[in-house]
Amino acid sequence: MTKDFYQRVYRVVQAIPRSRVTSYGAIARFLGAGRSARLVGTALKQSPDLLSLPAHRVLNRSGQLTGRHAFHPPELMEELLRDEGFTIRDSQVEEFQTYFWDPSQNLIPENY
DNA sequence: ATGATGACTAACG
DNA sequence: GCGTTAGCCATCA
Repeated sequence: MTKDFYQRVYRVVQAIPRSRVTSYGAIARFLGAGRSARLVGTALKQSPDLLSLPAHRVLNRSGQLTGRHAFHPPELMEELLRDEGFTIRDSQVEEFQTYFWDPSQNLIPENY
């Protein structure tokens, strides 16, 4: 029954609503791998089809666009977020906490 | 096999 | 908030 971790990450990312953002750590905790935030980033980087996921909505714990280098061009991540209404300054989403979406408080664990 | 690396984070001072 | 340190673990060289 244990689904592949990467696939589970992709499913959670797909569930992030438009104009909301979350963090690597929040996803890891939701999946029961609280100390493996790095693995969430690795999973996204390994994604066979990055653009089919709202991967740009996953930021680090302080709202920084640490994954921008995996986009082509790197500025694309920022563009996608601006398109959703976010204001970005110094590679960081402003009011990160305001738009933070926690999988643990919005998704049902059994389904992921 | 082995050691380094990295879309990370929590703890401590 | 900042700098440092220490866990983390699949992937990469």
